[in-house]
Amino acid sequence: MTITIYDVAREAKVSMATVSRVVNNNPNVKEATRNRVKDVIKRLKYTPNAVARGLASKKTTTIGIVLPDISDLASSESVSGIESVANMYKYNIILANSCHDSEIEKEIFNSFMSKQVDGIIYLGHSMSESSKRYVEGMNIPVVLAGNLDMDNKLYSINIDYEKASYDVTKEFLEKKRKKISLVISSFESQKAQRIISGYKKALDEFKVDFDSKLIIDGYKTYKESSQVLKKIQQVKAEVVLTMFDEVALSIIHQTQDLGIEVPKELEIISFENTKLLAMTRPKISSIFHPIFDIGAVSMRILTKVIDIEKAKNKGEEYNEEELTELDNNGRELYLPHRIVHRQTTK
Amino acid sequence: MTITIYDVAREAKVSMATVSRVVNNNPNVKEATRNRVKDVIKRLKYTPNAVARGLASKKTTTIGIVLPDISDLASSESVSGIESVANMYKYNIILANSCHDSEIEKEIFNSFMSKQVDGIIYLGHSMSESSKRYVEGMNIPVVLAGNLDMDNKLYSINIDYEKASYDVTKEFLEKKRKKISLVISSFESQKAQRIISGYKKALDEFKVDFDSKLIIDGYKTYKESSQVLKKIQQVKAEVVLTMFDEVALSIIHQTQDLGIEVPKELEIISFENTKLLAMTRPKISSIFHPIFDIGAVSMRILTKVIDIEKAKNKGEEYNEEELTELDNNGRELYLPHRIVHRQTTK
DNA sequence: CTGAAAGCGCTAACAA
DNA sequence: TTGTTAGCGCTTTCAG
Repeated sequence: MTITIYDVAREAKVSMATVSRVVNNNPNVKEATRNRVKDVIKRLKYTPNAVARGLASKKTTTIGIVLPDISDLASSESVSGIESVANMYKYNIILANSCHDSEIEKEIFNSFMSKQVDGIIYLGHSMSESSKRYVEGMNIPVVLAGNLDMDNKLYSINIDYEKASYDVTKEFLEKKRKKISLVISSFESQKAQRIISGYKKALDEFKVDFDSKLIIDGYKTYKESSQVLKKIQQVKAEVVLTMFDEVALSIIHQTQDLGIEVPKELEIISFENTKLLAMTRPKISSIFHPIFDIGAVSMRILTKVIDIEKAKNKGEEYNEEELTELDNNGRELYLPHRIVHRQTTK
Repeated sequence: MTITIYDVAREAKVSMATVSRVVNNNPNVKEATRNRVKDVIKRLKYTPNAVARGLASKKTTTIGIVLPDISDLASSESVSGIESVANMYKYNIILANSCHDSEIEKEIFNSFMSKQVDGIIYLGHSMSESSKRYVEGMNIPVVLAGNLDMDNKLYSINIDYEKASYDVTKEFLEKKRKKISLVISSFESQKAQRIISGYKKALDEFKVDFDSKLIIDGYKTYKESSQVLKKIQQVKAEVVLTMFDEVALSIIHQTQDLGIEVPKELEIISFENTKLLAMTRPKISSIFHPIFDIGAVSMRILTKVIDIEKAKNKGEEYNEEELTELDNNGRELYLPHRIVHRQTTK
């Protein structure tokens, strides 16, 4: 019924070991033999069974992606980046939504382990402590994409949120804006923390007192944000820096409803940079950074980590140099960002 | 190092067969034994190896999703739906972007076959002829989500595009609009064909001549659409029906730039119904239909088809009745739609 | 350069 | 109700 390596071996009059070598591009096969085998493979339309291969070799060429919600625009752009390099390296991707639930997250990790994925990319918010311990116990390479590990034990790919936040805050301070509001989603998330930290740094530098009322927490989606502008007005902000594009968009719509002029009366700039930004009127200014690339680079790094771990386990020598592009104990990689003024900033 | 079924068997003083039975909830195990085994499993933190299981049982509890582009809003919403029911049924999801390329598509199918997925969900445009033959040769259950099979051999989940198009066209004709334009993406795609067909049907009914100039082809994304309004103006359309939300949004922005009043001078209604529609000003009218559910239902149907095929292969009797919700030779399922007027139609 | 053979961890008859 | 055993299809030493 199904063609196996054994059928190919028989037809090509070689052992299955040789067929295996041909399939895996092992150089120790005579050219003539190789061609003979290849012909048979083509004739029989043989496709190696990846499951059997995974069982025998303990490598599945599959990586797992955990993320809160695939239908989130930023997430799916990152996944697209992951997919594109996964494809180059012949890896498959298995995807699971954690729905922001750390119990589900744990189940996902379990399922990934049972499926014997070669590595995991964790997208989205910061991982819960329990999930982290769980993952560390699994001995599977993990890369965080677009989120940080406080303890700096896991690899992570991001932009330098602190620097970005510092840069943008500084720029507004230089333009004599004093009331700069930050609309973020989760106070405890590492990402938000770094953004606040960069913001404070700039404030310090300009000897402006930090006012915690300017930090508006708890807004992430368009829907949730229908009342943010009120809060912004309450604190009399001149500039608002949003962590998420949908929030920025919502604020803009609210200004339109209330007849507030943007950017004249209120300037808005977003941190997230999804393709949504290009689809609004006015066009929203942003901290430009490549969400797609964060995914792509994460996947590239992951393949390296997988290779290194494999070498380690075999006791082979391996090239730590491979990962020299990573900073901060060799765990973090920052992609470049820049401030892009569109129509919501002066 | 890794805990196997054998370790559990030894510790629990049973055979691995019994452990296997416990793990698979086979009822033929004495309660006492079952508990003993379960205790050992917990104590040893045993997790079954899904790869080995897949090899032995030829069931991987993994399904593959092929789609043109995961970062497309509609796609990711459908994937979200698939994921949510896949999760309920304990299936994992492998994802791959076809990038609209039928060569890549073929590679993906190959890779899915090699990974021994239990089924495939095909998202997006209609499958190329060659891909279809390929898939049919693979003997893996396939469900189309949000796209159609001309030959009606593959299962597919959609809304009734023809009816929806008919409904909306009719409604405008009743309101005495004559010039109704259709902005679609691909002339040959089944979906576009059905939309056109419903449109024509309504026209016929109202004895309005079909004018092919009113069908504007080749627009799908926001970016691509920056010149559509010109075309719409050239044909002097009063109403424009778009296949994709991004196009509708682009048209609206263009009307704003040109000072054309919507819906007074031009009415716009979109077919796609992504969450983008809720994030615009004015809010775009649409053929409301549940993209998420199309994914969810596809997955549900797929599990049934998988079960039926399995039963067939075993020569067991099976319940075709399971699929009675499907129409049209038992292959198609239509989800309900309705017309929702927001702010871009009168 | 090639082959033989021992698994990888599990399921599924078949026996008992 | 439980155990024995033969694979699933492939990789990977180890010999030769």
